[in-house]
Amino acid sequence: MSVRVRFAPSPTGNVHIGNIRAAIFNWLFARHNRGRFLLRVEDTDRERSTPEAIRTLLDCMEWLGLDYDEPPVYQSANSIRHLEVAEELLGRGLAYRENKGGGGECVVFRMPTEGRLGFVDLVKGAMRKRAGDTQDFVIVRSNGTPVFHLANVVDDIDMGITHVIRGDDHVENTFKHIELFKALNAPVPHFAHLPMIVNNQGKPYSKRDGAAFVGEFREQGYLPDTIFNFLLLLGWAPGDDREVLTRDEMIEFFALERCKSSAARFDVKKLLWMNGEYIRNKPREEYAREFLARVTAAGLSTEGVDLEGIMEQMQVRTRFYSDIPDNCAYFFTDDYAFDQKAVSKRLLKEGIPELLEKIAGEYQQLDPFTVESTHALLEEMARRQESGMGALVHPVRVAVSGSAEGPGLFEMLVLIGRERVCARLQQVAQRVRNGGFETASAAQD
RNA sequence: GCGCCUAUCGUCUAUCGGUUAGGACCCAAGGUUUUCAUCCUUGUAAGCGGAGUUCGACUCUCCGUAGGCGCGCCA
Repeated sequence: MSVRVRFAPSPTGNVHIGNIRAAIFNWLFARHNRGRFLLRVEDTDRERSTPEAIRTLLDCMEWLGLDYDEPPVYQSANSIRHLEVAEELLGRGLAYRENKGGGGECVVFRMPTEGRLGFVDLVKGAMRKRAGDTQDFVIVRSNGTPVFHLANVVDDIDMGITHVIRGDDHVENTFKHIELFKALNAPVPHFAHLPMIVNNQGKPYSKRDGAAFVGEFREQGYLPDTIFNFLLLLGWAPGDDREVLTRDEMIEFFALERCKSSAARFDVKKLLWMNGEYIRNKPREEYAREFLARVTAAGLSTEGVDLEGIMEQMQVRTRFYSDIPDNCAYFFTDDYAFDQKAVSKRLLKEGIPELLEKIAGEYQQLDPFTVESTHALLEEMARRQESGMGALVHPVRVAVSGSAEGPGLFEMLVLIGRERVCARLQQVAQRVRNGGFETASAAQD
């Protein structure tokens, strides 16, 4: 029988990482087994299940590449069917009506009281429990609406689900659900329960611990590949030392048997590293697409610059695409920001204006203006004035880029271009002399 | 309280009775007297405690301990 799995979230407007991880594992399991991955929107809570919430859910799935093989099933559309099943159960004496506390009659499903309940969880192994430890439970509310357990099981039956892969918090429900499957003479699917994602204190990871929703990571600039890969590694490992995997590798090696059954901590440091890893390893064309989009969106003109050269320098230094405009605006505009700390440390010193002007003068004459020649010139200068290279390199860097960080200085100079470099050196020299940087910092304080 | 589950470096993990317990993140040092980043090299760091089974247990069993989950007319 071919594999059919489903992701069954209730749309609330946010998609929690623990939740989407269940989707990822389901998706991988389906793809690995050449089965079908289905989406069922459990939208029976009409208050929270707004069209926007559903849209958000669908967006997240698309962003992560979690494509489903059949049109989404909306649980709210099946209420009548759920109720019919409840009637059937009632008729066969497997459920009964009860009136607890005056709210009218609800329908309660009868759990066995004798013997043992149990199932083999594909990740946790044998699960056992005495019958009687699990109480009868409500399947239809006194207001006539079906309860989760009923709806969930009936829909799984109707959708032909063969494997239920979900969060650890559903383990106890499984004992109930299995009895429901049996009562309805339906084949009992296999179950697999995924460990929880926890925070530094070992508590369930929530909004309080930082970004907890897929949308938040997306906004912060994380790549879908990063999130997908990272979440997969929380509770699963291929068995060898690989960690950064392609989607195809994940599909090929995924196995529920390799899932851990203990909770995993969410380590943002590693996530950050992984994002940089993915960006660095992107083909240049793809990086270029993102780079260009961000730069132009920031209102920067790329006219007349060596884009390819700049990107070569920047790709290895990019942790988030969203950082790009701030990190390299100075390549595109003369109106770049100055890092106050760098300015104080490197420019607000005795003799700096003179030094910058001198270098500007020399660079103006230099022919050709290359990485080698600009480098050699400063080396020569350093030798003559018997100072270290640092005394020249740092002020120049801060003057032309406003920052203490960035590509190698001489690569940077060539990319900015001789004219701009010289003009900037002159301008900054003037501004330092006029106290322009000091007032700027004073104004900020 | 009752039930179920879990337990390897700080973190994510490998190991499926015999290993110098491996890798990755983080941190530290070096390559690197122009920064940042990358890259490379090296280093620090682990089997929760106690019994038992066994020639031999991280691995199997039991008892503790700690943590998680569940015990809704929520999903």
